[in-house]
Amino acid sequence: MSSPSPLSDGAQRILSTAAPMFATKGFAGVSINDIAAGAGTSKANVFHHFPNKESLYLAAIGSASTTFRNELETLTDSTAEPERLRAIGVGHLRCMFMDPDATRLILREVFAGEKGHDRSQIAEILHRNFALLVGAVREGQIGEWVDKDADPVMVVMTIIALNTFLFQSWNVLERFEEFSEYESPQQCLEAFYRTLAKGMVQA
Amino acid sequence: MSSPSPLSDGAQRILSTAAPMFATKGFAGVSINDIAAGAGTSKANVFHHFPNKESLYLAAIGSASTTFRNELETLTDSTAEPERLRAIGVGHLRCMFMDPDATRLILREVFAGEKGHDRSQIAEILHRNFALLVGAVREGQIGEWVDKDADPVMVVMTIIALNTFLFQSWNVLERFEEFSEYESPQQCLEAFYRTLAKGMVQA
DNA sequence: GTCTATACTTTGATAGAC
DNA sequence: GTCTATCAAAGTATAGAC
Repeated sequence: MSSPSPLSDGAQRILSTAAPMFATKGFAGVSINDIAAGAGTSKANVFHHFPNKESLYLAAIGSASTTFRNELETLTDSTAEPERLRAIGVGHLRCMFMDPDATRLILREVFAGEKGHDRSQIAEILHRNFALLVGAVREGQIGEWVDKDADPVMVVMTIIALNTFLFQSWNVLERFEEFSEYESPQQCLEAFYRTLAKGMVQA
Repeated sequence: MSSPSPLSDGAQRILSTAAPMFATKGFAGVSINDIAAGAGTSKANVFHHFPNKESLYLAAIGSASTTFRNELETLTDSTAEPERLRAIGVGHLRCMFMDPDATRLILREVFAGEKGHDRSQIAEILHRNFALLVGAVREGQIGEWVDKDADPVMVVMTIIALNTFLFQSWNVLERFEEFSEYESPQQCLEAFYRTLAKGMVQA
């Protein structure tokens, strides 16, 4: 979307080093020094490949976006089956954990970010993924594995909200006694879909 | 929990200034200079009241925790009613938006934070709130406004996950065409509970 | 409790040799 | 493409007067 230039070898190594750092410590939390040291090069060389710190950060965001989208797209075409809603939710969570740094970088920006810029750009990227899932759920209503009266938008929102929450908060949830029976966020998600299938609200 | 000293007047003003700054820009994103300027005082005075930057940050976290907990406790005692589950969810979201900076500070730490410290402390605080809601939902199963077969833990997790997601991501969601009909996260949440009541999965 | 002044460190960024 | 050397600015923190 931004730069058609395929990025040189050294630049790619710097970017790969910077991305997880930005993901965990944020823009202001990482110095060019840290990045250069991590990449085994010098500050000056970082500035040779990227005009300034912010453009390096944006490059990391962009890279994370395409990574995540590519992973998610493998999810759309799988065959129809019962329990398909559960499969979509589980697949989406798998995508998040497949490249945690990419996911963290995106979520960091969604949260409101320490940077004010480009809110619309990130909204556009996320919306493509969102629309993709909404389409799948709409098919589900035709295929009759999603309730006809349910709002597909709300269903997808629930899936993403839950996965995001599990991704972000599992390190806290796993300390709760109520979650001691679950070994992973994935196991916990399965328990969620069991309860969802039974219905939460008394009919 | 930390300091029994009631905090002097100037210290309180510094803390009140620092909290929203940390909430939006993170630990590394805010300088003592910014805080001093915002509080209308000098850098040196900040260091007079707090031994270093980190202890000021911790004080902000602690303050945010008690603020949020106090707000949430007003939610527990309300009378039984039908649609009580929805009322709890809506009330919880209201708590989050009542003091957004406090909420943001907590969520920032949950996320994994830029600081490695005190994960257990924040887990303990959050667990009190979590257990509070689980108890309420258990009562709901006796009162028959929650399905007898539903796992109360999963129900509460869903409530919190959705509210957290709405709080964090509304600034992005509101740009999606699918959400144009909702004026606020609260309105959107109502739509969620309508779909939840109907059931999402085809029986 | 609050200030001015200052010490010391780290940061983002540049210049120029190789 | 990569390095060393360097700069100006901003950062955390301290000393000492009021």
